[in-house]
Amino acid sequence: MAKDLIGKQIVFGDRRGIITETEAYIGTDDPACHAARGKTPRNSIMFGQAGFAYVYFIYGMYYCLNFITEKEGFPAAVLIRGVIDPETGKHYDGPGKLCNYFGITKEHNGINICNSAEFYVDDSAATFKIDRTPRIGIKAGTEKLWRFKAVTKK
DNA sequence: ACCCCGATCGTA
DNA sequence: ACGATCGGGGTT
Repeated sequence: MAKDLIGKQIVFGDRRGIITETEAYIGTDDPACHAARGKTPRNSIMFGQAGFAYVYFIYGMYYCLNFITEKEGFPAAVLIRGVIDPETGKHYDGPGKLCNYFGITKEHNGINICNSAEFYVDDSAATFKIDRTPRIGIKAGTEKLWRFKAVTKK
């Protein structure tokens, strides 16, 4: 799912962003996953249905946007790490920066992006060559190649 | 109630 | 390489 989201377009109000970079966080056995130590108020959305937004506050000043994947009860999410504004071609690289661009905050945690007219992922997709590397900004779980990044247009 | 630290980012 | 900045969550 993390790989499939590359090239798709996030629509949030009047802003759009082509997804260029993602990371996967999968289940309670993934030490880098917020759900690794069980369900808490913060990560509870990860334990619900796929297709919901998981937004959390980090480092005292940033928000990060994820989309929930997998079946209900199995916590997994895709972190969105980079987008391009299709209007201007401007890159927003980094999960905190792209949330600032969209205006995404903790208020948007738990939104069902499958039935919202304001916040959804457009299925039309640009095709990219995709680099696969270890996830960054984490201390455990770096052996998995769960970071996906668009490199050049095919 | 306390304390450590984080799926970050800008500046040096 | 490091500081800013603060809520979450594990521990007491």
